[in-house]
Amino acid sequence: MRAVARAYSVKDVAARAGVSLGTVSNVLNRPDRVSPLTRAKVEQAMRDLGFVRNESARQLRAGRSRTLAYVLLDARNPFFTDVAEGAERAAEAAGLSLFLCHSDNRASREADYLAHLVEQRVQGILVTPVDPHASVLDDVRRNGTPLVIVDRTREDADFCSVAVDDELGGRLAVEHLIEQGHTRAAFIGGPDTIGQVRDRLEGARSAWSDAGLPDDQLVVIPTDGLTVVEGRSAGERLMGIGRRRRPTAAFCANDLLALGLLQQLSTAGSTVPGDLAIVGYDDIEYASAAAVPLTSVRQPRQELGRRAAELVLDEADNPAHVHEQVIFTPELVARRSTLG
Amino acid sequence: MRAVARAYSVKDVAARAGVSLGTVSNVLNRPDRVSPLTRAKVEQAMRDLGFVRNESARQLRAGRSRTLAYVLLDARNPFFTDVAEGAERAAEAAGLSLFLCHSDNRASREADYLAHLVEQRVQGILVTPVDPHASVLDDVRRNGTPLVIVDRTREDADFCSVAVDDELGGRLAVEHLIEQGHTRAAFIGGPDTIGQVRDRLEGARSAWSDAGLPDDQLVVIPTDGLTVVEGRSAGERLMGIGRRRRPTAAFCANDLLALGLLQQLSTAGSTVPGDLAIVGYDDIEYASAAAVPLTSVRQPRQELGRRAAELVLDEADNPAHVHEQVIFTPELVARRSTLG
DNA sequence: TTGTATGCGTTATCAA
DNA sequence: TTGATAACGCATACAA
Repeated sequence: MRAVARAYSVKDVAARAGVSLGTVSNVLNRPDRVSPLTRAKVEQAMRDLGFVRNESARQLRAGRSRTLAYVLLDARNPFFTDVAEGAERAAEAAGLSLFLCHSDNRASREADYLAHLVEQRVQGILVTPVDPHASVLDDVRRNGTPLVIVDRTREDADFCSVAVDDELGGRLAVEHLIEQGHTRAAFIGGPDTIGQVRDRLEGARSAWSDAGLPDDQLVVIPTDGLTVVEGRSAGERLMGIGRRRRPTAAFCANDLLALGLLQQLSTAGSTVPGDLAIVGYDDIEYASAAAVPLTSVRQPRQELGRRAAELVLDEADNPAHVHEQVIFTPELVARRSTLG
Repeated sequence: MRAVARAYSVKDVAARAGVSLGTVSNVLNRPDRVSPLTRAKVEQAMRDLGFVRNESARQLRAGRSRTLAYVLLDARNPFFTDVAEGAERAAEAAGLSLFLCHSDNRASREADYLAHLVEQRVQGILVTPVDPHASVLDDVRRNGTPLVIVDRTREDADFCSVAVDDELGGRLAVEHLIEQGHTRAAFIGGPDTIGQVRDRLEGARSAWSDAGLPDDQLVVIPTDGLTVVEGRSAGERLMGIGRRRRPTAAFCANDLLALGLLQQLSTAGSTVPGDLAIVGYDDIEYASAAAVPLTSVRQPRQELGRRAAELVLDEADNPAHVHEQVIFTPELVARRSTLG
């Protein structure tokens, strides 16, 4: 096995091919300017040596890199991986690579990644930040690296951002339940430190009162997180309410909660949507694959990633770039969990 | 807003602080050799300018980078994200960053990423390859970039690899079912182009015959993939078997299949484990959160990633490095789906 | 068509 | 303690 020697450079290739360094570079970058014969010699030498361009040197020379990065909150959440997939495709189309960085919801790790990416002079950064107002984001901007905020927004317009209208999503969910004839409903979700949760509840409430239904008939069942386990626990509390006063429908702040709720009901022998209609949020793969297929609010996830990548590239390439706050529209997908 | 100007360099800092470029470098790399006064001046200049080291230049100079990468098959699969988490922690401990690259099970995208990473001269690559025998892996090696194969193995010993003993996993699952008194069982999984599926079945079969049970009492129900939907379809076929001949237990090649199977049974009014005991594989988060908590075979996922990162770093740093094939031992987690 | 020389930003060596 | 200079590998402008 060969020792871990220094990799070969254009200089080595030139020496082996018996030409100058500049000619090798021409073969790489403007092959038409090189005679077929010398080109063949050079290409042979490259193969012999297993030559690979040194991207650091190229980048140093060029002043910019050929990579994008997406710093995401939670790699286990299908929402973010779908966003990443959309960004990946846009990057691929632009001839760039996309690296994923998993902050795992930790501000310090997010900061480490951002610092490293800025030092790398990546062409652009997409980030779903732990806190959209944290100064680390401004630091990135100050250092001249294009940055787009994904799935969060900021009041100021210092950054491009792409997000989904969560208030509208909440509205759609509740309007659907009202259409189905429900007049007592529950909102299940929390903690309300999460902006998305607040917005969805807000939308739910305004749809509710717009329909002329009394506020106290939309009860809020708070949870400590957006997980299956929390959903089950919320289900126990919900079904603990006396039948007369109990909601006939529930809108969950995400699908994991809805799946937990569904499990809890089926374990307890209740039926969906007979005893309780359920709407989730996110339309994750498991939503349609659930025992009772779940009505859910779908966000254009890949689209979100694609658009974010396009914006960051525009910021990188276009001197006349203007920051944009893109808001996508969610969509209700009705399935058996609300349709009898 | 400032124009997207060229970022500041040590030279700019030196000019602003009124010292030489070498002194700025000393402040960065050997601050003790600089007098407190000049150091303060230089640091002030850095702050004023918002100076950020250029990693490309450092790397060009140093000949090596400060990043690792993990090229993974499927970012949506919690197995891989847990492996990534383990690798991430090991990288963090070594002061490196870990970038995730999602090949999405496509050989061409995997090849693109590998090529890019080699050009970047990353310090090491972890990869769960589409095909562990593909020559792209050998190309990486030939170019001198340390590479460790994760969750796959190769017969030759040209690479380090970390994997889990899937044959043992299959054995553990079936031994558990036998202990519970089952004498008719099904193996659900496929396609058998996937090495893991073959190995798990192999282990299941040898445990079965070691127990003196007749081969034809372990039926194989093939699937086209390892998804919830496939699991439901397998469930229909399984329950279509006449009650006298029908298996009383099923071992699924992964948890998603098992969850689909579970759903199908509960929809059809059958009980678990009464009508059918179920063992899954992977022990994903949803396994314990299922309506009937799922018995499953757990793999030390984070451990896998941690060890892979350590191996790749050893290969990068240690001239006396010897390739290692690490095989981890899986573990059965018994829950209600098999325990009556 | 090919070769030579320069600079990208950093670090390190050596001289002052 | 500080400064001048060379080198990392590549791409390009320019000369031959």
